[in-house]
Amino acid sequence: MTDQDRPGFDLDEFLPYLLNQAAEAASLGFQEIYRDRYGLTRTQWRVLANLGRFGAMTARDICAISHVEKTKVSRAVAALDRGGLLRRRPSDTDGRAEILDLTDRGQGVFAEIGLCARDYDLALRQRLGAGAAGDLTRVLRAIIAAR
Amino acid sequence: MTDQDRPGFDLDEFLPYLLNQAAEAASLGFQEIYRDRYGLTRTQWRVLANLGRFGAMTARDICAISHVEKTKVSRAVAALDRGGLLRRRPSDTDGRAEILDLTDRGQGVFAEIGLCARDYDLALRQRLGAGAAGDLTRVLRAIIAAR
DNA sequence: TTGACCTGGTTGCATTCGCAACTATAAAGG
DNA sequence: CCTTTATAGTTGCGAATGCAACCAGGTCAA
Repeated sequence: MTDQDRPGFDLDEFLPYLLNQAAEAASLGFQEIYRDRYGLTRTQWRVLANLGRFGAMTARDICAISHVEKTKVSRAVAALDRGGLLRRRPSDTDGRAEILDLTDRGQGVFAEIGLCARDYDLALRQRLGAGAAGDLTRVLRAIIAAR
Repeated sequence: MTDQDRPGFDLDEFLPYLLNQAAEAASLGFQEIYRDRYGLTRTQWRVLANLGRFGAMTARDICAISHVEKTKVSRAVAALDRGGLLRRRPSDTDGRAEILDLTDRGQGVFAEIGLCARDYDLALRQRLGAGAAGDLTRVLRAIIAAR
């Protein structure tokens, strides 16, 4: 492998590439918690986290908030339901929709993982420095909003 | 859905979550180029980009540089080979390893996608502002390095 | 009320992924 | 040499994904 310059664009400066690598790196350690300790997939954890954070809502709402495909959400909801972490209740204003909400057990799991998440996030922010972490948050939000 | 505060950690501030969403958002538009126009998967594009940027190397090197699982790289290499974008040549110093290098066609595809990538990246940086983009790059590198 | 269209959610199917097991070669130590 | 251990790369298999098709319930207008 030669590391001399080649013509063309520079991969190391390509933001989507850097973002993906950083996201992967940041998610890797944390994934072990929800996966190994609770048997959850990333999507399942996300659905759980959204319900835990924002309270009861429909699958459609979760899609809108988290920008996750509805079929992914659908299957994650089914899995969480099977696992007893979430309850589904028919909406009384829309016969198609279901109101999703965490069960007590779901709340418990969310609280436990949430504590780990807080620690994990804190450690990461400390490594980056408070200022950089704050700036990062702002820029990431801008990127997300621009989709 | 209620958006009142709930106890526990705040999902909106969780860096791995923000990073994943931002990475997804940033990759989405660009993905259409290598996927729809060239039939490449993300991993295939990454392998191609690394070979295009850094020149001939082994699959193992690509794994080390890009932090991608070796089985993913293996399959991407096989696909690129089938597509005639890449050549494999046995290493003369290690009977297990193969030296990978882009064919002329592979170079061409890399150059074409590279131009689009450059534009895409430039547009993204302009939206964020030059200063913010530079800081972002630095912080992302720090996160990636800390894995 | 009826018909045309829209929307929340699920399912089928082909593709991709992750992990473990495997093959073949290399390296190190006796 | 021969045995042991490590490494480059591939493959099998179950799980997760993406996309299109689908079902059932709304919406809106004539």
